[in-house]
Amino acid sequence: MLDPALLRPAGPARRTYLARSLRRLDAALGGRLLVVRGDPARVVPEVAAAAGAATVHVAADFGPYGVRRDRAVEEALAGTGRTLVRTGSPYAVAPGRVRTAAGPPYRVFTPFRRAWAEHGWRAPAATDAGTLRWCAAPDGVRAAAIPGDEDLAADLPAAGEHAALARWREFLDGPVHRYGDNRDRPDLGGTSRMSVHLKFGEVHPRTLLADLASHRSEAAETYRSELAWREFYADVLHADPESARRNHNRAFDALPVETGPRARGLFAAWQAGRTGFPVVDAGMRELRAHAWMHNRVRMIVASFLVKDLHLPWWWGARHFMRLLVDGDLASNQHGWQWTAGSGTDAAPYFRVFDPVAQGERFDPDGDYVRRFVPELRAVPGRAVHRPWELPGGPPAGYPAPVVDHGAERRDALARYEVVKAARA
DNA sequence: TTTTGAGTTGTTCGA
DNA sequence: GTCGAACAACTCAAA
Repeated sequence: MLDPALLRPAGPARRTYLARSLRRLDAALGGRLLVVRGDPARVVPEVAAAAGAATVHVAADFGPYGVRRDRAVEEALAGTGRTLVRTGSPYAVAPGRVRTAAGPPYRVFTPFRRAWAEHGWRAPAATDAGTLRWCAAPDGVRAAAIPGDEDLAADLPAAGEHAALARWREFLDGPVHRYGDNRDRPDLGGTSRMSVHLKFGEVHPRTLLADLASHRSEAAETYRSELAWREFYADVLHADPESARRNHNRAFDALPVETGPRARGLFAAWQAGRTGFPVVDAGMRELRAHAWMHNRVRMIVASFLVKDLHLPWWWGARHFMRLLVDGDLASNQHGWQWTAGSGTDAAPYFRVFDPVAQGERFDPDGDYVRRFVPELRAVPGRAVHRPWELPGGPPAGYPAPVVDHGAERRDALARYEVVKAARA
């Protein structure tokens, strides 16, 4: 079911990845995958009628649009005497299930994670596609072709369940054991890279959790926590669908942000990876080159946009959603809101990332910066994080810092005082 | 109802 | 160079 309302905002990277993933799925099913396109509330009942089905099973979608769409499909099916059955969800524990003792959803991560882990889940049962009964594509249904690749500058990860599980095995064989230490190192590749596979449902979190059950290490616990973050944010977005596009903590509506011509110029420099702060620029260029960015660097560039450039977080969030191959509404919007301070369980306002210190700490030899910023490739070691201090000045073609971090940090703290005052 | 302990991801400053 | 405290007060969750 290709839904134009979802495909349009997905951006070329996710559309292309989806097409590749569907081609792999179709091949794995021996060419039996039926793809249709159109408004789900119209097309799903058509297919169900043509197939003579009494029920339609879907994985529940808990996003703001998904909830509305599934309700519309449900009503349309009911109009023809058929039932929509929500079978499972893309989460270990469906949003809305984990509740505080008093009833409302959690707003702090740590107690959520505890309750989430205690809630439990069943490991996925082994399925064998060979035992399923397949029906031929019903007559009268117009099958859509799986779209082709779009013109894309970014280099995408291999798509499909097989690729996802192969990468997961690779992660379990090595990187998982050092995950706690290496997950913050963009120069090292110590992350699982499961986000895109989770995003497109090529692997289920319960599969990952079941495989991790035999790992009792601190590192595996940290990885489980990352999966819990994904579920926490889905839960928070489900409870406050509006938070996809506005401050979850409404007090932050009072935060003064810049939106004028100068702000738009700085935003363009940030998007292009030309801020003059090497680790920020490397991240923004990694995003263009691979439609993906290392998690630590996502935080660094987000902090820079919000606290050094004083731009609205949703400008950055929208840019991420347009380019990221793993762009997930809940994780993306709430990750940004965490940085901005307006989200659930957000960073304390005085926590301002220093882009130079972050670069030196998490890319200590400068390898990550040199990989993505060719202008700095001749600069050896960690000196790459301070190009303005190089003897002979910064390399040709690399911009001077667009702002003075010390001054902008003080400015950011002053702006947060306004939020505090508004709350009082 | 009241109380209590705790809270992803940082930086700076002084000992 | 390393370490701990301060940053600032607030809200959450559970006892």
